[in-house]
Amino acid sequence: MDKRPTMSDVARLAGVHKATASRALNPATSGQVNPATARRILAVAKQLGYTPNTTARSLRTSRTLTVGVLIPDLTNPLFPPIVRGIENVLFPRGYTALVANTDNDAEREAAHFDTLLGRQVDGFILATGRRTHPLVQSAHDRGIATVLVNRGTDPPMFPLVTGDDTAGITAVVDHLAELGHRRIAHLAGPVTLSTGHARTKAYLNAVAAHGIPPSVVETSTYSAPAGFDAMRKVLDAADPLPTAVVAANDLIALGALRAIRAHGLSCPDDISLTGFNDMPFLDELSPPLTSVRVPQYELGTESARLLLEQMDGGPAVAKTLTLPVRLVLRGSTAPPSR
Amino acid sequence: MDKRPTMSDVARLAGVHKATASRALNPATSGQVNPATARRILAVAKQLGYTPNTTARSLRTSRTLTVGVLIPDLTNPLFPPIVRGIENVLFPRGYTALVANTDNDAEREAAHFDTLLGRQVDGFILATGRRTHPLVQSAHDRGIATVLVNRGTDPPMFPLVTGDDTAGITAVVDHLAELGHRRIAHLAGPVTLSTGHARTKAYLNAVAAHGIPPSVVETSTYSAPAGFDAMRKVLDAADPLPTAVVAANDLIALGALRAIRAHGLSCPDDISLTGFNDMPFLDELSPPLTSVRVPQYELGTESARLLLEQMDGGPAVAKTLTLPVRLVLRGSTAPPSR
DNA sequence: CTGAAAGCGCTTACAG
DNA sequence: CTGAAAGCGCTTACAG
Repeated sequence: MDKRPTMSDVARLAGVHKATASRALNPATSGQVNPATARRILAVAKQLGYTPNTTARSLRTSRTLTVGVLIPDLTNPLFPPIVRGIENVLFPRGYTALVANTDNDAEREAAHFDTLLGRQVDGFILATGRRTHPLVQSAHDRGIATVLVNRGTDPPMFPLVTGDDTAGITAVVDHLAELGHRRIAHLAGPVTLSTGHARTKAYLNAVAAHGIPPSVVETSTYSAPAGFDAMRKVLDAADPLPTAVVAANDLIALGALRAIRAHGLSCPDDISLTGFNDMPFLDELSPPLTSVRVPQYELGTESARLLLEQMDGGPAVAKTLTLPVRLVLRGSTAPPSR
Repeated sequence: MDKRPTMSDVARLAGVHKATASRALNPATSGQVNPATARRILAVAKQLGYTPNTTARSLRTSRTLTVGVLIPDLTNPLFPPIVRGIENVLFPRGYTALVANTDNDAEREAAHFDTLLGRQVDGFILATGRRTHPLVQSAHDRGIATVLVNRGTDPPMFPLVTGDDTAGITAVVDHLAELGHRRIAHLAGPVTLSTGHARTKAYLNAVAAHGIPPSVVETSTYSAPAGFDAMRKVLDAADPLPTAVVAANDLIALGALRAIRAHGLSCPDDISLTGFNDMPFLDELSPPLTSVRVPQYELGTESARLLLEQMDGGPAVAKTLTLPVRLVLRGSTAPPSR
């Protein structure tokens, strides 16, 4: 394990001062250097296998070209495409994304946040928003460039990039009403999350518009087990049973599907079911799940773009960028049989 | 955006030299400091909201406490649990994982590798192995602590943590043979990957042991579209058709399932089908897919542990840690009808 | 166009 | 137990 060559090594071998080597090696300043000298320096650098030490540069410039990305749960298929979108915009600009999983745990999240602060990240992209969120407040107090993706805070403090929750849920309810459903229940996401809140509100407005009585069961997390539990509550309590169920996301819908089967009922014959996000392979389910396609990758790219604006010195306006969603009809929704 | 407080600020306010502040703030050296003084320094640090600048520390200690993690495709459900396993072992030890997506693209991968080298990572965990892999060679030449996960190189140069490909495929073929299948095809993963290679070899040995003639179609990538194409080739060429198909992973199996349907056939009535990895929600497919469960999370934790050993000064022995797998029987496999 | 110098924020051997 | 000093590998205003 040889010691890695430094800029001084390159300079010495090229017979120049390290300041000159620095200028030659940095594309932004290489114009200041005599072309022949620059070429010689580049050649030596290549020969030595020199890579600039980003750590030293960061210390000097007080910019690390890193961005902290906090994700609640990477195994939720919603998030990997967002991460890729973020990375694909950030990387060509020289930034490295420091992705951390919080497991939906406030303590882990705070620990990661502090670590990333210590690592002097130039900005944050937070997918872990809760409507009231101490970390977002903290980032705001410190004046750190930040963008929220998917989940926002109330009141908004930073730019937010999100799918159109309201339009998506409204389209779902309209579709079910059109099929003839008059008893439509909602398995809500956690109301502590802006998405859970927004989708519930949209559901309430949409059923009201159709003169349908509301029926909401809140889940504890966006997960299949939570969906299973919530659906069981619906099946145990409701009389008569709903003929359609609007789940706040696909994972909840998958859990609900299991509960419906466990209860001896079938989808869509007894109960129509819808999800949200349109995660991969819903097509292959039995039945294929009607869902709302959210442009996940674009959620990532747009949030990265907004963060770049801020890191380039733009103001942190708490604007909301809402991306369009699309209802994807599949076999899990059908006219009611009762 | 106030300037963040430095150790000198803390020292000044506490009335000590910054060296003393440094000792007090570092748990490993705080024993060298008068307890009362240390307490005062800690209090000032807290009051100022001081967080040590990891960048500066790294420059001084020439350890960044970062690990580069190269993942071929984060949207392949195999990888997120691995990443979480890695993170959950590394984070408590003070390490931050720098996760990068390579999109199965050698150029992107090299670019990320160089960036991570520039960021002075203390080690690498590579899930992007190909059997011959310039980056792995490069890491080896530079003497950088490295562990391969899931995919190895030939010859081995670093520790590898992998699921038991051979046992998994053998169990699959044995199961199909037991059901009475005598025409069993294999949709192989890319042979440039150790997993594709190992699974194909296991398939060939297993069918030979049952006196079944081999039939292999190689896919270009571990993806559903590639599985679709490969299965189409089988359906177009083979006469008679196989009664069972062993796919090299779940995504390939999903693609194959689509091709089988598109061809007017049904699974498992006409063709039994198996996957590998046991990604989430295979239970909910129609039919539920028989697969081989790989302990993905443990693949991550074990590889992180092996990396920590190396970074703590242990040798980079090219040992292979093989984790046990388990055949999970579901509805996609049944006795042959013909 | 190039060099000499200062300094980013830490840590750590060396004195005392 | 504490301080003074050097130095990690860069960048950049300042001279020339």
